[in-house]
Order: sequence, then structure tokens, then C-alpha cells
Amino acid sequence: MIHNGPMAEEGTLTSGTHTDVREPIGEEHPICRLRDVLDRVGDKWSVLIMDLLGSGPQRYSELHRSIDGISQRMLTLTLRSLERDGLVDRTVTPTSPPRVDYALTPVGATLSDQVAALIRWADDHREYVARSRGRYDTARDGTP
Amino acid sequence: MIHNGPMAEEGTLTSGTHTDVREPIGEEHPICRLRDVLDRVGDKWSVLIMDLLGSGPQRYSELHRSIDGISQRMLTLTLRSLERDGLVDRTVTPTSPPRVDYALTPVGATLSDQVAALIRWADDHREYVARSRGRYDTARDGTP
DNA sequence: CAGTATCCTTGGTGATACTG
DNA sequence: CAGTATCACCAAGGATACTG
Repeated sequence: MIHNGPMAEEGTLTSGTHTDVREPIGEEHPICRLRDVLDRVGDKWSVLIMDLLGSGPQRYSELHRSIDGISQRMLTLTLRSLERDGLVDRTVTPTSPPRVDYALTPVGATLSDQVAALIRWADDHREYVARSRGRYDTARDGTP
Repeated sequence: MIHNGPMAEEGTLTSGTHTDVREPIGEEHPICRLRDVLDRVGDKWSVLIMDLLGSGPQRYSELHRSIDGISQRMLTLTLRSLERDGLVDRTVTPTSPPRVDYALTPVGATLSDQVAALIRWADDHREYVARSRGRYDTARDGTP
């Protein structure tokens, strides 16, 4: 049985104590530990940012301009949680106007590599997926 | 500039014509093509299912029992889109009661491998992330 | 068993405005 | 420049009930 729900609330991870309120679930599948990364990789913006930072540090405004359609709110929020997870470093240069640079941490870089692999997969199988969808949909539309 | 919005609606992929209504954006970053996979990997259930199927075909009811907390609705929906993308095969044995087996397609297996790599990453860096969060949070709570 | 149909909630997201 | 704060929305997802 894979437990998928929020098995570890912020407090559980934060507190330092790993007191599991629920039954032990780690033995059967490592998936339950995956949630964090998945949520990281899953949301729209994290991956974009991880990729962008993969080619070097970027300023807040550079990221904002580079990522079409992201709001300041989401950019900040995403960067914050990336920083919180130890995946990106935030460097403030208290000039005026202030300057803030974001860069991958060493660990963040390794995740960035995984993301890159995923991107490559997506690229390699882009057409396959498109054709699969085409076939699936026409099969449903064609013979109703 | 990375375009992230829904650049290709279902219809665009489905129709077979790749008439891009928007400006050409593929040159700058391959990210825009990634959305499909990301959405696949990103949502709660697809990854769980891909992993489960990685160890062999499973019946609907097996998946349902194996994945704690998933509703029939979401299980069906997720399996359908996985099938639509050509990542899993659905085999109906029209006995009574009916029996339906799900298995990874060859291509689905390769994505499953990527997912497995991600899982490994998550496992390897689980503690690191937890401690990063701990430090980040106590830094905020400790000095308010 | 393996779904489909329906209703309803919630939180992730965008838009907007303000600030050190 | 690099954020923070607030509001408002709506689609993803859960709960429940029904069916071939």
C-alpha cells in the first residue's frame, strides 16, 4: 500500500523529530518519500526556474523577464520554497536599488540534472505522445 | 523568454496539424515542450501508477487497493490519460465480472525509468531537504 | 469488478496594488 | 529593484451514488 497523503506536515519535517503518527509505510515503496520532489518538479514554475538557473545565476528581474507569464507572487513563492529546500541560494547585494541573485546549490544542481533528463525524455518522445493522443482521440470520435 | 502557458491545446496536438498560433518559441528553450511530461510527472497519481506498473502489470482493483487514498474517479482519469499518451496499455478480459489489466508500454517503461531516477534522487536527498527546511524555518522563527 | 455521473469543496494561481 | 499583501476565481480533486 502506498500512502500518498500529506504524511509529513511542515511541522513534522521542521520540528526535527521524526515522530510518525501514522503506521510505518517506508518499507513497501519509496514513493511516499517522493512527494516532496514530485511537488517540486510538478508545479509549473519550479522546473522552469531550475532549468534557467542551470545555465548560471540569475537576478530576480532576469528570471521574471525570462519566464513568460509568471507573476511576481509566484516567482517569489517558488524561489522561496526552492531556497527553503536548499536547492537555490539567494544572495542579496544591499545596494540601492537592491540586487538579488539566485543560483543553484550543489544539490540543486543535481536535481537540475534530473530535470534536464526529463526534458530530454520529453523531447525524444514528444511526437510519440502526440500521435498516441491523435490515435486515441480519433478512435473515440470516429466510432461513436 | 520561456513561454509556459498552454501553448498547445488538446486540439492542436490532436488535430495532427502543428499550426502554431503563437510565435516560434522552440528555439530558445526546450521547456515549452516539457509541459506534457511535467504535467504527467507532476500530478499526484501518475507517478504512483507509473511506479507501481514498473514492477509488472496490475489489475484496476489492485492499483486501487495499492494506492491509498485515490478515488475511483482519479484512478480512472489518470489511467485514461496515461493510456491516451501511449504510456500504459489497457487490456480488457470480458469475463464476468470483467477484468482489466494495465501495463506499461515500452515507451511508458522508459518514462518509468526516469521516474525511478527521480525517486532515487528524492530518497538520496530526503534528509538534506528536511534539514534545509529546518534551518530555514528556525531562522525565520528564531529571529522575528 | 470496473467503471460512470454528479455535486461540492478547496487551494493554487493570477491580478492588482502597495513598499523598503 | 525586489519584493509583500489582499482579493477573487475556477478547475483539480474528493465524496458519494449508481451501473453494465
